[in-house]
Amino acid sequence: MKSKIPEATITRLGTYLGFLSEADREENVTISSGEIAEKIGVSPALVRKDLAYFGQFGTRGVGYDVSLLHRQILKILGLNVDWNMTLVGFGNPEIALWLGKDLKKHGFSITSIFDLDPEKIGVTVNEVEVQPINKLEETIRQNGIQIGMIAVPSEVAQDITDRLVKAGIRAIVNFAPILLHVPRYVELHNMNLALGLEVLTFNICERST
Amino acid sequence: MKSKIPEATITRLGTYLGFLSEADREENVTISSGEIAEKIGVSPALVRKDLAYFGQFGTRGVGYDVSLLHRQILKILGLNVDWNMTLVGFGNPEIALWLGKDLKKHGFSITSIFDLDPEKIGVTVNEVEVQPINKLEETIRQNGIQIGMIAVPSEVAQDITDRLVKAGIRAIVNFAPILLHVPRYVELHNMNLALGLEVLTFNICERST
DNA sequence: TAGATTGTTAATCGATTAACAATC
DNA sequence: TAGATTGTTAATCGATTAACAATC
Repeated sequence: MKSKIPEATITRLGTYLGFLSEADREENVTISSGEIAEKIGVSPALVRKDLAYFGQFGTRGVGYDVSLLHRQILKILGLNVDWNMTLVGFGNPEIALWLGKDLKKHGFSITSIFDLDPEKIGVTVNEVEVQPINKLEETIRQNGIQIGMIAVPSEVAQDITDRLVKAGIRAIVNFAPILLHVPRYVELHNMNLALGLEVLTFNICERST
Repeated sequence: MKSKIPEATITRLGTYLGFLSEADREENVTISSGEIAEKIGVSPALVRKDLAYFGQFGTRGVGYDVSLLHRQILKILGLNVDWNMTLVGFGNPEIALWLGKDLKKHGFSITSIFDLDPEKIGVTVNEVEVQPINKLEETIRQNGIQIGMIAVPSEVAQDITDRLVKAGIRAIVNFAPILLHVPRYVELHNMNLALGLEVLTFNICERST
């Protein structure tokens, strides 16, 4: 039984990664927890603690090997392999295209796209053909797809979510502007802008008073 | 000196809000902390605690008035007023359009758009004309805009961020796939998909072992 | 009144920080 | 060796939960 790793640690690992790939490009050889901490805005002890959950990556008196640590964190986060995703909802082809390009750079590929509108079926983007929604389960199962993106109208978003979950998807990225309900074993990531702005507006108001 | 409110509380308030507007539409009159808690997946005590930071909104033995609580939370989060936003980067007009529509429903308006490309200047979307980037500071100051969205290429994203900060912006939504550095008094919200997927992939890997 | 549910305090749990021995 | 920095333990801090008096 391994000790539980805080989700905050995983999120931070992701930000360390961003900084490390920068440092890696600049050909820095080693880096200390203090340097990482300063850039990210956390304490050095926290950086060391976060890393310590996964092993001993550094050298006392020296620091961490940038390139090695970079690769280690990629591996920890499961980003050293390619991930196939499915996109449900092709209402805005431009967005799908933009999304695909952005994701590709980080090792994620949209390998299937579905839509409810018969008019959209057969359209091809980045060599992926839009399929009718009734092929959803079959495609997910056959290709072992683990991450699904939901970009359908709010009214049908929960329905589609349920179908994805039943078909065995492990994580869902939700672009629809509503709260989705998923079983505990399915990861949900909300990508709706409006639903994230309340922290900003609250803090703006708070600091003005 | 008021007691510090955890950021997690603010985030949850946002999710309560989603559920409350649903319940409000379904014409429920009252709702208990237990009902909210169950839907959201937290403990009833936590719901009450979150609300208690801001006052006493409920009635013992009865619960909370759905419509009243709904309005109260909107007000707490600063969502009872309209917010003007600026968008820097018009690389993908379709996305700007989609974004604008989505935001409008929640009381956010994109009232100015900027781009570095001379070809884009003058194009109009939703009655907003794309302006040259050198008008950035002037427009922000004159209109007292507090939230900026960054959708420029990564290479110039930090530059634009610095300009927005200097011009007095209070919060930044970052669509560029890099980590931005902002002073502590500026709120940063990352809307980059790839930078958020590591929590999903980590958990998928974790649970498979 | 009896049952229900809030608001709040005290107890628990978990995450961050401080400190330092280990060691390059 | 002396200086630097990790890995890790113990102390602190903060957030969540349990419990219950107040009260509708």
